[in-house]
Amino acid sequence: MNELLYYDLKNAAGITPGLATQISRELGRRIVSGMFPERGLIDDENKLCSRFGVSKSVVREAVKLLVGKGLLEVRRGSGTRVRPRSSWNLLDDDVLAWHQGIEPLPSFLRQLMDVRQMVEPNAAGWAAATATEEQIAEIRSAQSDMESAVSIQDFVVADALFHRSVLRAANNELLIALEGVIFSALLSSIKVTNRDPRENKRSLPLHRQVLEAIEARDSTAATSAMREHLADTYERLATGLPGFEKHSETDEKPDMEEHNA
Amino acid sequence: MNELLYYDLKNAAGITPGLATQISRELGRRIVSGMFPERGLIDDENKLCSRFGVSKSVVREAVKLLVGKGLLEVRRGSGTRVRPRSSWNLLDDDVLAWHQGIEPLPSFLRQLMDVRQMVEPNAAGWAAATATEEQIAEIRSAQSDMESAVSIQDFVVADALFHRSVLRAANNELLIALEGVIFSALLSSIKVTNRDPRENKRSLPLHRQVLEAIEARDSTAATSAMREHLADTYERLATGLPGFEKHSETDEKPDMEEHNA
DNA sequence: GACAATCAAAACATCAGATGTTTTGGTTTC
DNA sequence: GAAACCAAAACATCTGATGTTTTGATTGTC
Repeated sequence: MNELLYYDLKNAAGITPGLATQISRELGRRIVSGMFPERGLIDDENKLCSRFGVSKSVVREAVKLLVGKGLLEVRRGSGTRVRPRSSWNLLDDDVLAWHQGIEPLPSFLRQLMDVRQMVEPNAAGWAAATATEEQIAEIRSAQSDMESAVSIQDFVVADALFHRSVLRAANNELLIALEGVIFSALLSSIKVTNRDPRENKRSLPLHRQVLEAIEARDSTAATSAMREHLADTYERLATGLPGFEKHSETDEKPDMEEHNA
Repeated sequence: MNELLYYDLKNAAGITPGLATQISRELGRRIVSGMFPERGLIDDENKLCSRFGVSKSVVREAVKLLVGKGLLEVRRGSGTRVRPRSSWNLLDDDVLAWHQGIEPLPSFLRQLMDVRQMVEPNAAGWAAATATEEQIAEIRSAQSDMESAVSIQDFVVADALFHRSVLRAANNELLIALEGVIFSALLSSIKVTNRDPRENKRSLPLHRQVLEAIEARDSTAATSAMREHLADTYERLATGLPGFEKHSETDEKPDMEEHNA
């Protein structure tokens, strides 16, 4: 149940959500888990009211939240139906969080990793070029937390904060919206590869390299250090998770160069 | 008023939105345009009701839509306030659309272009590797529409559909959520550079190269063709729009290599 | 029997008003 | 001056009524 951890990473504030939010989460989890057939109708408002024991306004609000995330489509007179997965707003924080509730799908995790490999080396390069001293200090602090972490959970959290602080240091407002992809990929990955705490420590030198390159304001080095780190993660996933690798293309181990160079 | 064009590109269906959606758009436009001070309170529910002449349920729904996009924060007892721009969900389609209503900010357009340069070369490479024949046909069709377009608007629409079809052909569910960035950048760019129809035609050979590389299943060529195309666009924006270029770094023309190679 | 017009039921949209809960800030009290 | 208290403001939830749209069955005609 890493969903809670995901919310922790995003919110910071431990506020109690209203009824509508609670119910939209419950419904959202079920939809993401594939409990409803694509394009199938869900219960009508009255049924949902009695099922969850809340009033119509609350149900309507919950449904509207899911409409906003592309999971539902509501047509007056006809009913409310589940939209096909291709219409989901997969970058939405809640949608990503709800994916944490189910067994990680190898193909989805690969797509997450592909996006990370696309985004993070660039972000590291831009961070080296534009980060403020304050932002670099934040990266340094996260890196230090990784070094001193003892439990796996502490390590993952520090890892996530490291990558988030690099992303933020790139000083591109749009990039920040992609931090959920990183969290989601990290939390899913941990289930696959990092059951052994000693395995974690293997990535420490690579993180250190990224930090040092950014401190040295060396864009090129930061980019390739981050790329190397992610390639390592990618490789560990490929060996630990059947079905992770690309289905098409050559049979040999995929060469990262073809993605970015 | 490219906002409508943006919605055209996204929706396809010309459905009439409900009252709540209409009001959330009205409020959203005002917030994005900077009409409200950051962290300032907006009118309470009753005031909004009388101002827009709708019932409380509608206003509440509209506000909740904006909360979902990160533009508003509502605290019971206290009121509803505008969140700082750094909390906005800038990848949201509506938020991007509302940016079309205002004069394009050079720095924001540059961030959009940076993301395009990060995303699209990779997408083109993946498309060359994994696209189905059907997907390639879609790209070809969009390219052909660009060749035959006469009005500027037709050209921009075909251009947008070209890039969208490449993005989709990459067969990564998460990438699709980024098509709004491309649309937004394209529609803003056109205001800056492409007032002269003959200027448009300049990008045709570059699009053709991308298409040909994908048809030839040549990932590397597709990646660099797309990168070259975007570098050309970037350059035209830099000469046509004061304040577009990065503030930091060296004074010479930015070298794409540092971003992706 | 096929087709078209009609109608009724289902389901969402909107409105109106009542009541509960939380926050905020002023007031009182010691 | 600080802590306790209280009341107003503002959002949260519930309830029930009425309007609109969609869907599908009924019905009537040819």
